[in-house]
Amino acid sequence: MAADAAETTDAGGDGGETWADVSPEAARRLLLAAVDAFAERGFHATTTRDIAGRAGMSPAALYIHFRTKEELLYQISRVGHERSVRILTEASEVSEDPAERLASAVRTFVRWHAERHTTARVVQYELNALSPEHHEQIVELRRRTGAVMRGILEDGVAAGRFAVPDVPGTALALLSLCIDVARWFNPDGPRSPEQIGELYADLALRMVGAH
Amino acid sequence: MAADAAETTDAGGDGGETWADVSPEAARRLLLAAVDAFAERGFHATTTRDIAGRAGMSPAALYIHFRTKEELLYQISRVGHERSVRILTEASEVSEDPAERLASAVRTFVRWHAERHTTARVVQYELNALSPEHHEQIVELRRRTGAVMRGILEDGVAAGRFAVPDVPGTALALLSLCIDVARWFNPDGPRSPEQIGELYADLALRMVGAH
DNA sequence: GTCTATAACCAGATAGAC
DNA sequence: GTCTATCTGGTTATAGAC
Repeated sequence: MAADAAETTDAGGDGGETWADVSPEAARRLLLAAVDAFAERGFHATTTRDIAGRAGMSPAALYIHFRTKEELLYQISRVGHERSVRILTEASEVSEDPAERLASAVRTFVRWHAERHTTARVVQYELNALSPEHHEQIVELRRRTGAVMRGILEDGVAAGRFAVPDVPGTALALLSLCIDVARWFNPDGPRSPEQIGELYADLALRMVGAH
Repeated sequence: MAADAAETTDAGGDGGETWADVSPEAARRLLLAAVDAFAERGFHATTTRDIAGRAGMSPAALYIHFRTKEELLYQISRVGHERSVRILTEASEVSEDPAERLASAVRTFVRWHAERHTTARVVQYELNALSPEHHEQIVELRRRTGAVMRGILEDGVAAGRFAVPDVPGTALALLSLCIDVARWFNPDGPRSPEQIGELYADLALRMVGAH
């Protein structure tokens, strides 16, 4: 799965590669600072002064690059969701074998939510703070995520390789399992993102009765 | 003051049975109003005026019953977590059979998170807004939840009925799956809490390789 | 116990100098 | 583009009448 789309390749960590092609540099620093602050305190508890301070700027400088605090959240949410859909899609295209596709999708999606848990936390848990218009756009991206997962399961069932009585429900559960990693993952904990990815890929195969 | 209430039995719905024995009545109305407001907007975006207004009181009346807005969140969180631990524990004691115990625990825990998704959302997703002292108390209650789930899996493995390579990791995944229901559950959606409970109980049995 | 009124403070956002 | 200074409005919490 070569990543050559519009959004740059990524390395590990939460260092900010996601925003590598945002310019000018000040806007990038602000986005990075906002991700950290939103993840730590939540959108509403974060002040624009805090974001600007983390980026080494005055409160007013933020408004040169973003119209409002919500605009900052929207950019984070949009880029994060686009990345998330792309990661899941590409990971599900590694093979023709349904079990390999599912394992790859879950492993990769979980790894992303663990490695990028800071970004993922904002992306997955601060949606409600978006304006109605922005919220609707993000929900549309999420529908695509659900469709990808259902597609994998449907193909596995059609090929006689999965035993899944309720495809939409199981797809929901699988995505739910992956996404929730962002909530509880702790980089100082006993498990690495890779280990969690492997564990969850195995659990996913069991859930669909792969054989 | 308020809410030293032991816990009551519950009925269905999110109507407020959880707070049935909180007195005086004004404190109960405030707790109920706060749950709705926190679930809808999040703790930080909720104003004390909003809470008091929903309870049909003036902003100042809130401070007769609760020292601060955070105190209100703490009571909700504490009672919710105590209830949550108790529900999981009792559900896991229905039988001696590991598979029945796991299915009962997951079914019941999921149903609670769906039926009481409003309360559960606050209980599970607004922890960060608690003061450090209160946060620590709640984390301790959460550790007990984890211990209950691990106990079920260990017993199943010891009895030779479950095939679980990583008990703590799988326990984490199972709880994660249940808890995340509170995030996405929609009472107007196609699935009832009972249906989701059944689906998830089945998925849980598959995850542990029950036989 | 609840109300009205208000204190004390802090947020998001803007103006204008450099 | 960034800064300092400030505006405007909303926030938690309190005082004192009833």
